[in-house]
Amino acid sequence: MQPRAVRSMEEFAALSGISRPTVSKYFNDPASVRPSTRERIETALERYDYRPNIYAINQNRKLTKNVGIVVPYLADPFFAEMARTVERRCIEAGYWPILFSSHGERDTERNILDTIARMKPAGVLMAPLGRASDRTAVERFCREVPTVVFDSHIEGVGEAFVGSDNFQSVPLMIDYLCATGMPPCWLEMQPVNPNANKRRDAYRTAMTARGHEPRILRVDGDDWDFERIGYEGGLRLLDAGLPDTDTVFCSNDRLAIGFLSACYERGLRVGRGGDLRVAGHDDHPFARYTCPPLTTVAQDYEAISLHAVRTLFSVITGKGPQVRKEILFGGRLVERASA
Amino acid sequence: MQPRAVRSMEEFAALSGISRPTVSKYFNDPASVRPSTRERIETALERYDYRPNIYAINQNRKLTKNVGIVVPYLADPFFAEMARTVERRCIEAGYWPILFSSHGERDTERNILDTIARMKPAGVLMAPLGRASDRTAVERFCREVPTVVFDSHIEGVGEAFVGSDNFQSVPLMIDYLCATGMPPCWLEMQPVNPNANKRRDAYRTAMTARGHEPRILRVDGDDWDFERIGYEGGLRLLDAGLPDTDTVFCSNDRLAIGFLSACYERGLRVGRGGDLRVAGHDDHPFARYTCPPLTTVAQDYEAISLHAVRTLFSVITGKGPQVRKEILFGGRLVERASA
DNA sequence: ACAGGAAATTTACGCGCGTAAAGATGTTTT
DNA sequence: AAAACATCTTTACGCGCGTAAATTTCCTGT
Repeated sequence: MQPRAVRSMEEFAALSGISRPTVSKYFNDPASVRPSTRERIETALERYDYRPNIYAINQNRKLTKNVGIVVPYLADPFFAEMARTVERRCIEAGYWPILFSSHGERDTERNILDTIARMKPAGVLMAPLGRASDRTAVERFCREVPTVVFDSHIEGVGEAFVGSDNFQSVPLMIDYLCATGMPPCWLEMQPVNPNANKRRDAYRTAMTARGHEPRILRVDGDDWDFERIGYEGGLRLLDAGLPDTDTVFCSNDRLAIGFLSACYERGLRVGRGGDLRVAGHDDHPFARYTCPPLTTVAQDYEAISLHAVRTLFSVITGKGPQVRKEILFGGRLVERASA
Repeated sequence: MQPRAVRSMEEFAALSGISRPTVSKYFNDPASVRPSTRERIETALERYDYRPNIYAINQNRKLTKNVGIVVPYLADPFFAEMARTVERRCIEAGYWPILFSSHGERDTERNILDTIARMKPAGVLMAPLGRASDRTAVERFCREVPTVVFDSHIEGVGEAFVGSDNFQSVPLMIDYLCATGMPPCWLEMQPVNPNANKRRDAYRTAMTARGHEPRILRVDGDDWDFERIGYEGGLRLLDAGLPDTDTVFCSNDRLAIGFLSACYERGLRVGRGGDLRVAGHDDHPFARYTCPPLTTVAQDYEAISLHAVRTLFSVITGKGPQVRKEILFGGRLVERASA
């Protein structure tokens, strides 16, 4: 026989023999009431299973405990992993994460920001679409809501940016590839975000600095179906013939996965000692299971998510950076069979 | 010069020259007010950019326009795709979808249901963890909130179940494999949900009915890192030697992707005319980019998501099924190079 | 032009909780 | 023991909106 549901704090306070304001105080911070009082409340809590109404709570706060999490494309396991990690950290910190995916669409991202703004969130962790983002809308949003931007940089926007140092990771791979074989050409798609541009620039600079001719191959496609872009573009490239190198450095792992598929279809053996070598960037969750397993530069997921969350919380609690900060993490070479 | 922010419906009503109850009526259904009134409100809306406070709105509804979406593991692109499709349909229907991932964890799923219940949602679309689900908690939840269960069945729970017909899809693949080569053995992991069990049973039944000896191979692993399970288990199996067949039917595509990686590592050529054939199940978004591309049975994502959403809305609006319904969709054979 | 119904306005209450102020208890200090 | 402080109770208001009831204004058809 379950005790009947308790519908309000008033009712619950009466049942537990404590005044409502004190109960309210307890729910905002259990440690703020006397231990004996706390115990009485928690005993009653077990008996009656009452929870404060979230809408009533948030209506009377200028700021809620909500934290918005926005990623550009959730069907990309990289962002799914990111979201998962970040979500957990928020919950541990006593916040209420709410996850959104822009699905690669400008309008969707804009609507999400609109929606989040209405929720009076304590803060937001946002990985923007990049090129497709409505810069004005994002800027306006970031002026209203404390936002930490990650993965894809938008100049001057948000309280801080946390991401990868492409100018470290790309040369890292180039050095490896040059040391173990021919200098790589660069395979990219139409850049969806600044990372793509930075990586290409890093490639060009590093190659030039090492006395090699940079060779940049561009394949078509401007949506988030990277594998397909790499596959279809890869077929065309292979049929037209690569420039004079047997090594292809793809601007990201998903593109590389598609390209590997194209290589397979054309009967090319990929890997050291094979017909050509292929490398990627990011250490995508599935990169270790491609055939051959993909040599790549691992982004430091853990560090990025940890610092993004920490920075946001320090901003929220007021201890945060008054001046905008940019935190970059280096990559780690992951040597597998593909290059 | 932006006009100052409007903070309440009271204020907005005054600015637009309409009474507050009428404005309230408008926001609940713009078509419920006279066209001339509607126009005046919308003109004012453009000038002042007012939006009703979501917390105040929901506090005064017994039921909100929120729709909870729960998936067991968002880092699986299958569920990410599912979530995306379902999300869009909810928005189009004027609802407010809120996405949750159980991350493969029993406690997380339970907490999510708890959270959702507090939000007074109009309904919920839920793909349960399966074996790891707290059946009692899910049952209790479904008694309180109209829920359509999809992908993974829980007997008797929810207003309806929408999923795949494993007893159609598995024999479909078996017939194809038998017609083009040797009868397949069955590669499975420890079942995380009923689908896995049904597929194995379907395999056994169909093989027996066709006069073939069913051969079931089980690999270790009880988390959601299916690729790793398929890879590591696959290595062990290959080293121990497969039973007398060259054809492996994997219980899902992610497992198959891992197994393909194991085959590659052992130097086995996969595909028709190769050392062995590998088939999967689901038509995972990345299945077409494996090497070789994976022959599989496609789940009808579109049909499942469409029917799940439709069923939920018909239940919400009261036109729905009073008796619990189970809707199953057949699979479609996707013939690629791996088998 | 007038009746009759549709739609808008006015007025009022309630939702469940945050929060402030004043006073009453309880606990610790010297 | 009394003083000094921490904590609780009582009382009361406000948040922004849904919604009901009674009244007034508007639109339509004759």
